[in-house]
Amino acid sequence: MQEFLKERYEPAVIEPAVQRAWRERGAFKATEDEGREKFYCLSMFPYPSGRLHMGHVRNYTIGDVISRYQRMQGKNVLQPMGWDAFGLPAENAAIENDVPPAAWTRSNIESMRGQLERLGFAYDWDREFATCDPDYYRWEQWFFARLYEKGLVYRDTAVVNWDPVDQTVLANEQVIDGCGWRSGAPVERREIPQWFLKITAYADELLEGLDRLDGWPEAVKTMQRNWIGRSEGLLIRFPLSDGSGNLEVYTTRPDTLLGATYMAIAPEHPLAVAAAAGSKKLETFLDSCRRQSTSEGVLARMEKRGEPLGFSVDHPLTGDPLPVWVANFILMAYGTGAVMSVPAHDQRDWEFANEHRLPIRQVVAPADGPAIDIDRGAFTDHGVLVNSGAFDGLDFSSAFDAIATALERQGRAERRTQYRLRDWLVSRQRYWGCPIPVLYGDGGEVVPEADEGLPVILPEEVEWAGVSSPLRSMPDFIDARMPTGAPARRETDTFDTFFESSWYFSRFCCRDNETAMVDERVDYWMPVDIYIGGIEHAVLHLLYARFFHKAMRDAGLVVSDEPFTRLLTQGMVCKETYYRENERGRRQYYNPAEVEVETDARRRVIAARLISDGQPVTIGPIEKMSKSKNNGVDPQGLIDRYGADTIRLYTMFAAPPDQTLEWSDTAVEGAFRFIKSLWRLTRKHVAGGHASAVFPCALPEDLKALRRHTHETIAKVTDDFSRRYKFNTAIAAVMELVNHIARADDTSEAARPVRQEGLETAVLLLAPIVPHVASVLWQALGHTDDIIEAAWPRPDEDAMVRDEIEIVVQVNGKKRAIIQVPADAGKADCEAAAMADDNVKRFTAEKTIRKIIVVPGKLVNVVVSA
RNA sequence: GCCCGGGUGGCGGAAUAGGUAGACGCAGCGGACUUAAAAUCCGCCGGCCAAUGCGGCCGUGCCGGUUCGAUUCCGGCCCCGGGCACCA
Repeated sequence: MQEFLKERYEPAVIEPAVQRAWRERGAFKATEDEGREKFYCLSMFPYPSGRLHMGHVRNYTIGDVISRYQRMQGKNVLQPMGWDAFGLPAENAAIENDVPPAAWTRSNIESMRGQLERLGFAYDWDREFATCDPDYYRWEQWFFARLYEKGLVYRDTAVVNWDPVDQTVLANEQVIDGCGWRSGAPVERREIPQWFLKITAYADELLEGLDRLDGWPEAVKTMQRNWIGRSEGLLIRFPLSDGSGNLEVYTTRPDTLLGATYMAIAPEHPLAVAAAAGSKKLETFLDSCRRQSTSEGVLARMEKRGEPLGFSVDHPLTGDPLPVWVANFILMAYGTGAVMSVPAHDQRDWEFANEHRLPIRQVVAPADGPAIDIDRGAFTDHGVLVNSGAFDGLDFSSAFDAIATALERQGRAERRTQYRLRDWLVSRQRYWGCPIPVLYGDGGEVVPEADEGLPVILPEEVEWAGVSSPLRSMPDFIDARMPTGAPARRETDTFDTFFESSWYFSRFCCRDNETAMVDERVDYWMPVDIYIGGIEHAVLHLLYARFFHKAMRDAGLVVSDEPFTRLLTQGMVCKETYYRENERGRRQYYNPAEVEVETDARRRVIAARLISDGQPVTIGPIEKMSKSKNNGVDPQGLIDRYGADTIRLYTMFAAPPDQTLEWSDTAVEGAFRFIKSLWRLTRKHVAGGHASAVFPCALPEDLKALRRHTHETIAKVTDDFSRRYKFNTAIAAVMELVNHIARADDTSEAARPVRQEGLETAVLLLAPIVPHVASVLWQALGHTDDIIEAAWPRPDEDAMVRDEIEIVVQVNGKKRAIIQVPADAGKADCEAAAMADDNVKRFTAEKTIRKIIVVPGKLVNVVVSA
């Protein structure tokens, strides 16, 4: 490899050569070995969109750095890679370019695999698979049947976005301002039968399990806790005033029951539908609700509207009639689809009541402090009851209890634990997904496909006549037989793609097994030691994967309770957006590469225009790089120009991994310069011939300082890699060391071994980040082994000993001096040295010293008063 | 709207357990080398005052609090980003 140490650093030459050597040796093939400590490092697998984007580069570089570091620590490392290959974009490509989704996807995989290889990631490619491989998805079909047997699968209706023109179901993403993205037609809500997985059966375990996930970021655990949303409340039945039945509501605030002044129910609630039958006005209102979005974010921001239904319920304690309203913001999918409205103590109810002149009745007052003015807004805190008759004076929990007990005695209520979490709707009315293995008999029987019938293979040769799934018009696929031999119709819906991504990490452990979903190898590798991926997956994917893993455990397939021991949520890679708006308000986004910006004298951006036509474009917000905002930066150009190591170094240096990274390609140049200077420095050093070992005792002070710096850098970088996961500061520390070596212009014989040690250290510490150049430099420094087999360096405590340290002296908290004291100086010595400083004397003269705070090794603060 | 996160020089960021704000790098400016360019090397680089190098005042989104001391902790607000169940 030393022949590569030419005068010029040429990544285009050395990187492919180093990669070839790794490939020929099978350097990253992982094998189960009970005698060695394993480390399973996993990055979220990509959707094969066609080209790698910066988010991928960042994600996979982080994973690769951790993998290579753990390998140098002596662990048996598994780092696999695969493809989350089903999904909507392939269908869009099929419609737009007349390419079958399968062919489009597989060709994308080919090119993206090439890009990943070019970046030098240490994957065990023998374990690669795509989720669209029947070898893979057959096992989730098989597992679906197991879940069905256990009663964890059921069929129910659910609302979808229906495009009346294209006659197809739309994803939320395909609904723009309430209209279909292709047809432009107003989207309708439509209820259709669909398949669900009972994730709510695991709600408690999913919630409690979070307490033991010490390696997960608090933010993610909090988001999951809130998403699961366990609450203790009361299910109350309000009798309809006409005696025809009850209206059921769930509340977490039974203490406010006496403040309920009206009821609100969802537009799909059977009582609302029934009431509308005789009323044109209600009919129109429900109709307008049918054109509402299915997305919660959209619903929560829309105008709150409602109509009285013309009937009432009786208050279970006072007997007062409470009018029942239908409101567009009540969701049928939450609880019972009905709420008791307490405008005095719920802000949304308060606003609704004011809008519609409904009574507001305060029943809770602050326990202490001033009275509140209910005309200015709802009082939503817990407090003591007022205006509640026998319950007056009770605090939240006593009132909860007393009111619950009173209603329970009447048989009007039950205490209930409820979750915000809803069951997982896994049906998708799409073609490019895993077929749901279910058969429908002529007599209405519904059965899962028998194991012998698996896999139910998705036909890959398809004609795209319209925009809806071609499976619906394929008799060869649809026509089937029940296990009894009777004719049957096959389900044409496919699984949500989160289904595939919920267990792929287990399959990586044993992907060649043709007779079982997983085998004993899964228990060697699992759980994943560190899982790296975007923060945008904090809830959905990571919650589904946890659920699926527990379901697999309960089916006896795996032993671990949780799939991911440690989670590193990578921040998004963001970039400014540029767009123009057409007459219809539709935005056309332009890639930043097609745009040039104008800056003022202070280099602030003031305007932007499209290069092709010179006309201005609107500068949008800085957002996550995405296809829809067309603000992606193609990494390929940078790889071609600077090589993989520079891109890897830059992405790791630009920000800590969990922080948003605002991409700027000018700074890449600096990373390239650093590698070049390390290259030159090593060449210059190596030209002087072989270096002998370091003799620590005989060193002059400046060389001792360089050695100390070398070992302090080892300690710092090791801590950054293993505990802090902060690669940017690790790189900065190595840069400082390299700068120190370069500036220590000592040509003496004693300096050579110290410099050798410093350079070897820098190269070893950088090896996980810039493995190609590190590999070449390592051999140039006289090693015959490959650096990927080298051991991570250990700091030498003796080399790090300091005789003197700097401490700060403050007067009244303001820095007034920096002084040198012996490393072992006691409080009194520090104090004396501080008071002897001229500037400190200046600020303490003629003042009264009230106290002196000494933090050993850090600072002295002299507190004085005039 | 709800849940989560973030806000520090012209820019990316550092300050790890409440103890020197601005490490490291980018951009910029000045200089060296060169016929020239590139590359490389050296110096400066938050604002203001002082200008003889010492040094001083202000400064971490805004307002307030706790503390000898707050970018860090607490309360309130503003702005930006992510998620909200059919994008992945």
